[in-house]
Formats: sequence, structure tokens, C-alpha cells
Amino acid sequence: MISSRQPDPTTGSPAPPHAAPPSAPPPGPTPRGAAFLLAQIGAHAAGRFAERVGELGLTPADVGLLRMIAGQPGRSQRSLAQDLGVVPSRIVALIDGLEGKGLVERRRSAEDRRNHELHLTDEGRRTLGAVSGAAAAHEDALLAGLDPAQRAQLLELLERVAAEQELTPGVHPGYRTLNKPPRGRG
Amino acid sequence: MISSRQPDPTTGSPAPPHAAPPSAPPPGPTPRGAAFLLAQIGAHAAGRFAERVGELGLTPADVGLLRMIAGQPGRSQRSLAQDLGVVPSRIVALIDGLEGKGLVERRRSAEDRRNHELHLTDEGRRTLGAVSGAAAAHEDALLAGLDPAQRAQLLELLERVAAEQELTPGVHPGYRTLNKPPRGRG
DNA sequence: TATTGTTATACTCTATAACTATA
DNA sequence: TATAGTTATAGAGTATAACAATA
Repeated sequence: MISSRQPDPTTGSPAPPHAAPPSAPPPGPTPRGAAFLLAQIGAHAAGRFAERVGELGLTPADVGLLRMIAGQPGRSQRSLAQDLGVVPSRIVALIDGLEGKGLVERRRSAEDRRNHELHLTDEGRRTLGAVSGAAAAHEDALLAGLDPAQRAQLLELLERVAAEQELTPGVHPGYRTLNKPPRGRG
Repeated sequence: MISSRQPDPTTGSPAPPHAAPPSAPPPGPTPRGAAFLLAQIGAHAAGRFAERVGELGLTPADVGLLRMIAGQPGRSQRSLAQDLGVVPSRIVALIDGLEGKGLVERRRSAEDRRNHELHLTDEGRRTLGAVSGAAAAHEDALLAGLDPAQRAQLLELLERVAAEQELTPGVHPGYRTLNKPPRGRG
């Protein structure tokens, strides 16, 4: 709600390194709990990930779509929209973009000619491979402050929280305006 | 970029309990690392927090502003905008809202009559107290799956990550469209 | 002339609804 | 008549730029 890459009054956490951060914590009562840190770090992680895939010419939303198509080739736009909880018209624009980049192919279904079956192109598969590399680098950079044992510990705790909160594995709510990755260090 | 409260292709994490979640994980390669979980849980936490303060008639951005004004009463809108990395005109609308609710007061500065000194009203202080209560309940609900020792462990690991990533304590990047809390269970 | 707060304008993004083609 | 995909329209939100008051 506030700016594109600046700190946010909501939680009050720091700006990502690529922005010009206020560097000094705001005076007064600053939130200190794990919930705040999770929101803060989570937003930071999402932003950094957006930067990385941005260098591949993709938005986080693009990545999600590519993954879903890869996992279930030939699926229709409708089913995609449903799984994502998105309005079908939204899918049109997203697929348009991916098709324009040569990563995805629309094929008229022979069984029901109203349907478009979605498939990755070879280029799409290559790109998805590059995304995996970016994701690994992202993970490593984010957890640079932790040793392997601590990383395992963190992962376990997070999985516990996610399970208790009934978060569906692999589905990320709200990426609102993250789609436009900041030009920061890309 | 996708929907208001539905799962997101970006990371692919689950929808919050108040939405109608796809409940089944998408087939194919789902991200499993700590970075993804942090983004997923972070977005979930931010959404739930927005719901809670929404019941108090506030957006997360409102809460951030109230905190900053409480921490440094009398500060100008300009300084607020700078600390938040927000354009000054944005502050106008936010303060308008808070003033309209009777939580904040604008006072012309005697020293420099161009400035508006911002102060909390008594009602504003009461509301901020209620926010603290909501934040505590939020924290507790979010970590319901962890025992006290695990919570302490998680907190320490998160602080380590935040420090290494140079996240400014108390400042949260990007709350994009979170300002409108879902009407879900409020 | 520079600065604070404000207002007006333009732009971006998304959802809703209307439309075409298939069934 | 119902459904898949598409296009057109409208609404919400934000930043940019112009403006008035004060310094």
C-alpha cells in the first residue's frame, strides 16, 4: 500500500538491501515477535525471489504457472484458474505473456475444441530449469547466516507451523504487486 | 497479481483458512525449501494480522503509522514519509483516515507554520493498546503448533536471518494490497 | 527561491461483465 | 442452454506533478 520497494508501516520491518533503507530502526515501540519477523522475512524473501526470476524475464506469477503446467501438462486454462483461485480472464493475460516468450504453447483440444491444452515448450523447460537454479541460490543467500544444522532446524519448525496453519504445500497466497520485480540489482 | 485471497502461482503456497483453499497440493514440482516456507508463512501471517486489525477498523499501514507517531510524537508528515520511504502525498490520505477516526491529531507547528505536528489522541492510544492485544493473540495463534522451547528456538533463528539480511528492526517492506483485510472471519 | 502539505492527473493492475465458439 | 476462452469496461490504488501557504 505504501511504496514499491520501501519499508512498510504495516509491520515496520526493514527495506531490502537493494533499496535505500532507513537503516535506523524507528523510535518507539517496534514489534519484536516471531510473527512479525516471519512477515518481514517472508516479504523480503518474496522480493528477492522476484528479483532473481526477474532476471530471467519472469514474474513470480509466471513461475507459478510454469510449475503447474509442468506438473500437469495439457491442463486447461479453466482448471488452472480454479486451482489458483484466480478469475479465468486473468489466466489469459498471463498465458499470453508466456506464449509470447515462447515458453508455453496453447493447443486446441481434439476432444473438446473449446479447450486449450497448455504445454511447456523446450524453451519453457529450459527456463524452468534456470528457475530451479535461481531458487537454490536464493535459498542459500537467504539462509547465509545459518549453519547446516540450524537450517535443518528452521525448516522443521517452519514445516510444523505451516502444517498447523493448514497451508497447502506449494501454494503461496497473495503476491499482490510483487509481479513487477524492482530493477534494483538485477 | 493473482487474486485477492487465493493461492498464488508465485510460490504456490496454500490459501489461508478463511478462504476456500484448493486443499490439495498441486501436482508436479512443488517448492519445498525454507525460503519458500518463509514467504508462504510470512504472507499468511501478514494476511491474518490484517484481518485482526481490520476488526479494529485499521489497515496494517494504519498500525504502522500509529506506532511511529506514538514513538515520536509531534513529528511532521514529511519526516514520516521519509522514514517510511513513501511519497508525502500518500501520508496525507493515510493521516486523513486516522484523523477522521479520531485517532490522530494534526497541529500546526508554532515554530514553522508549514508543518503539521502529529499526535495521538486518547482514543488513538487506546486503539494502539488494542492493537497490541491483537498482535499478541496473532502471535499465539500463528505459533500454536510449537511449544515454548520451539518458539524460542524459532525466534532466535529468525533474528539471526533478519540480522544477516540486514533487515531494519521494526520496518516491514511491501504490504502491497494487504490494506484491505478480507472480510473472512472478521 | 526552497519547503510543507495538499490537490489533481495519469498509470497500473485487477475483477466483472459482455461476447464468440463450441458443445 | 451451458461452458471455454477472449475482449471490453470499470474500479481500486498509487505515484507524479502542479499548487497554495509559509519560510
